[in-house]
Amino acid sequence: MVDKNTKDWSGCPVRFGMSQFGDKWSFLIIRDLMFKGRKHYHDFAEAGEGISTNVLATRLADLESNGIISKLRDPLKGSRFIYALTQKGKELMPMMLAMMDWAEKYDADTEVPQEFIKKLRNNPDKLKQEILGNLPK
Amino acid sequence: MVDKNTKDWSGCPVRFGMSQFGDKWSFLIIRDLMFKGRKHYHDFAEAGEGISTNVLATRLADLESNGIISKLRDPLKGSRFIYALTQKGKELMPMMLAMMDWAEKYDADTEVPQEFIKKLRNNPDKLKQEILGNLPK
DNA sequence: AAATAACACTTGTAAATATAAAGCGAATTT
DNA sequence: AAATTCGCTTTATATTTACAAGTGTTATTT
Repeated sequence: MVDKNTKDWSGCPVRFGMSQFGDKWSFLIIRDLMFKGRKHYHDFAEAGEGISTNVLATRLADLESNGIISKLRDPLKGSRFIYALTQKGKELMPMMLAMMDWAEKYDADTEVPQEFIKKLRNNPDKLKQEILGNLPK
Repeated sequence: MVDKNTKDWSGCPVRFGMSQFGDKWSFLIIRDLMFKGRKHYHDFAEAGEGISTNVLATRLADLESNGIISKLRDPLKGSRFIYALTQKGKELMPMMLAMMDWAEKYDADTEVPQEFIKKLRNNPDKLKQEILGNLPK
């Protein structure tokens, strides 16, 4: 017997996560929406990591069909759309913050502002609320 | 200005995470090591998700070279190896637990034992220590 | 000691996915 | 009305992954 707490899950939560957002580009899009204030197609396309446009289009469509992001016409400019995290998407924040905490510890080059890290380690819930407050809607 | 807490990171922690374990198979291997008591090559190969052997070999090598897992001869059977999480790997647990918490909420089919979920939401640190205590070494 | 089996890969080939660049239609700007 | 912006979509090529079979090393059996 391995671990009485976990046993052998058939409907595995990690596998579910992977099926919903389990690739590099999805993570980076979620990061852009959650922490960088990006919301337009070209924001993601030109974010520096160099996603190709067809991959971006399919990732946005997948995230939308999984209910993690929403897509609405931009009222300020009808030729473009505004992408935003849904409630389901916003609730990925604890996972993202945990990843960032880990990365800051193990990557000497990770440039997370010290103030951010301090908040993250002292009072993560407060930080989470602050970031949520800055998100659209 | 978008968010004074995040600004524009060049050494992005999410990107770092993706470079270290940022694909579906790496997540599933980490899950197997962290929660399922798996430690041998064939455990991963036959875990049910159907990873092909060459991909498994390269993922194990990558995770090892990134310092997330270790690889040692099995003293009980010299023809095989024991894979285990390093300290760096074990510290991915908060991220994994956060993902599982989210998945349990949004996937009706996710079969995480209720006892596990209750512990996770009431006292995650205690749960974490329990799981750590069950891990090798 | 030799043959067999178990184990962890490695290789070859086909299929799927990613990248890069160009093209397209609708909406806006000029 | 013409030109431009925007969000894709398509196409061609490159890379990655999947699947099947094979290889080398280490146990185990005979």
